Amino acid sequence: METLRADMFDEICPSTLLPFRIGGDKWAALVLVCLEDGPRRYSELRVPLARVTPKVLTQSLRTLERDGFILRKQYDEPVRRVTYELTDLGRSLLEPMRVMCDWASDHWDELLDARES
Amino acid sequence: METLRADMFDEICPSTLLPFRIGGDKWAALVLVCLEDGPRRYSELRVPLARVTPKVLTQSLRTLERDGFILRKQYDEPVRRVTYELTDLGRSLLEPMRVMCDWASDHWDELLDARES
DNA sequence: CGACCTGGTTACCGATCGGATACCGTGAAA
DNA sequence: TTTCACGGTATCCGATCGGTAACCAGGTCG
Repeated sequence: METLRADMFDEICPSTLLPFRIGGDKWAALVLVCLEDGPRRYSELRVPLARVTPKVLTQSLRTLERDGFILRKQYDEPVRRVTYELTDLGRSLLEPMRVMCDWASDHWDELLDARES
Repeated sequence: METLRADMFDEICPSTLLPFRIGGDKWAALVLVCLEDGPRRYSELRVPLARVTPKVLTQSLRTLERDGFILRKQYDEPVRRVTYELTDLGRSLLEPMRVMCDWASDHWDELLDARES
């Protein structure tokens, strides 16, 4: 899913030009993409999502959890460890998202033109 | 496009449960759907979008126009007449939207379950 | 002991969003 | 002359959103 990642994490377009949003929340789509390849810890998510402050990231995660897209797992280990992973529902969302992203890259120039004028 | 229309105009879900938005604006997707079958006048749009106040509808229309999804046409006729219609870009968005809506109806129960608990 | 890592929380802030309500100018119709 | 349809505007409001900055408790490491 190279193009999806490339487009969505682009500085120019942190979901601002991309004309759709998942879950109504600015970063939700990117969080889902970050979880594509398996569970991730909170601190691991903060790396690709460096522009997102902890508060806002937590908010997104809580909402995505509430809506059944991701699952939060807390481990009873000496070191505190929390991971987030996609549920089946969340994973199923990746396909429609890819369709949207494909559409966006197909019409990228038109989107830019419209915005500039 | 029956299911799309049925789902999106449902009172239960004025884009609140549906986990995506076009253009970041609450009503944009519904406006696009309303223009699916050809140009519509402002007053014609207000019928299906009765819950949207004129101010907010105008806002949505302006944004959609700015972003190149719809075209506003003002006619030089004695009676004031304005129509809105999809551009090619706007029309091309209907396909990805349908994919999202299909996804939503496939997972409707799961979405509801997650929200309730 | 002190510093650091982890996974957050808290308080505050300004901007934006959506909605409610009222109003308006033009032209046609009665 | 009043009234109506049309396509909006103007004003105000409360809620939410995203962001900044600071802080924090528990555990580990040196």
